[in-house]
Amino acid sequence: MVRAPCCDEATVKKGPWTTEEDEILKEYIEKHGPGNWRNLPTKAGLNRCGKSCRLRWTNYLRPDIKRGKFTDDEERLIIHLHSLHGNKWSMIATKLAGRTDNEIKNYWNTHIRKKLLMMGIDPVTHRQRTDLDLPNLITVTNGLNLGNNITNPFESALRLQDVANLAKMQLNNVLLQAISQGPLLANFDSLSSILGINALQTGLVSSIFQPNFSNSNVFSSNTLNQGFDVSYEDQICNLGSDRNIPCSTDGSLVFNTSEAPPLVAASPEEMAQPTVSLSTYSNLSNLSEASEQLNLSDLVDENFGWKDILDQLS
DNA sequence: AATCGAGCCAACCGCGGTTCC
DNA sequence: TGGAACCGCGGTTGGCTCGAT
Repeated sequence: MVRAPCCDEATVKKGPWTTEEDEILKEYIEKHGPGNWRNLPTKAGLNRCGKSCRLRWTNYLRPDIKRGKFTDDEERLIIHLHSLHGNKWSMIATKLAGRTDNEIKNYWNTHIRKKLLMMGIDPVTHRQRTDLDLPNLITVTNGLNLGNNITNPFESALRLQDVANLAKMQLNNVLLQAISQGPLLANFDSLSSILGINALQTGLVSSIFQPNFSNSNVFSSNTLNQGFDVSYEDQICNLGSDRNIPCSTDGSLVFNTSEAPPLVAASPEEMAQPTVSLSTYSNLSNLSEASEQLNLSDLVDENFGWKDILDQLS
């Protein structure tokens, strides 16, 4: 069955609404209510499609619509709700008073999505990505190092230390992936002692190599966040990722080794982005080179120990 | 001053679900 | 009960703005 067009496309007006049209529509709805949207244009004296009238009213003219920039709280809420409901914009909009689904959708696509990508978080799965965009990170880092004027607001928002920390986390992922794929099992003890400076890494390595590792090994956020200024807590709790990992009332994050932060590939949608796959960095000389390019030794604190790890693995 | 490109967002399109007759 | 009409949603488009060159 072919659906009949909702209005005569040849004669009906399209495009931006004029203030006169807005006034007519507003006045009519305030007086009579929307009723049947299809009949509304005729009754109101508008040469518009009913669908267009409905959209104009719900997205712009409705009196309860809030205007202006999204607040940080609203942004956090959107991220949280998106992690729960996905692209169900109308559902998300019901939780944000005065915001329309269209407005939220636009804000997500133009702001939040990019922000998450720059943080190495997949905006579809809300998880840390493993297919790293190190070249982009290098660009950002170098730009900041050179004191260039960064015009991208998100780049400028990323302080130098943040970039270093993001790099650290991403290198962590690369290392752990390399470890899990390589013939390094025999060296696990020495690796573990090296990685021991970082409970997160130890926990992950333990999970990788010891499937039966006790679930009762619980790390507190204080331990977990050693070496990270940008904490997983921030990523998981504050950014609203929903992984069923409990955040205790005092704000500390608790998860056990069987629930170590999952390392996930980018979702298919994000794979379309020009990123570099993990395999690019699977051999250690490339990884070392990437690390050198990032000038991490100048950026990160000495306790991180990534250089030791690389030396040991080489 | 002109041109170009990126970012943004209002508006449109097409589809699926629901309601009505 | 089934088909037509209607509504609402999510994805996409197109035009405007603004900064860079």
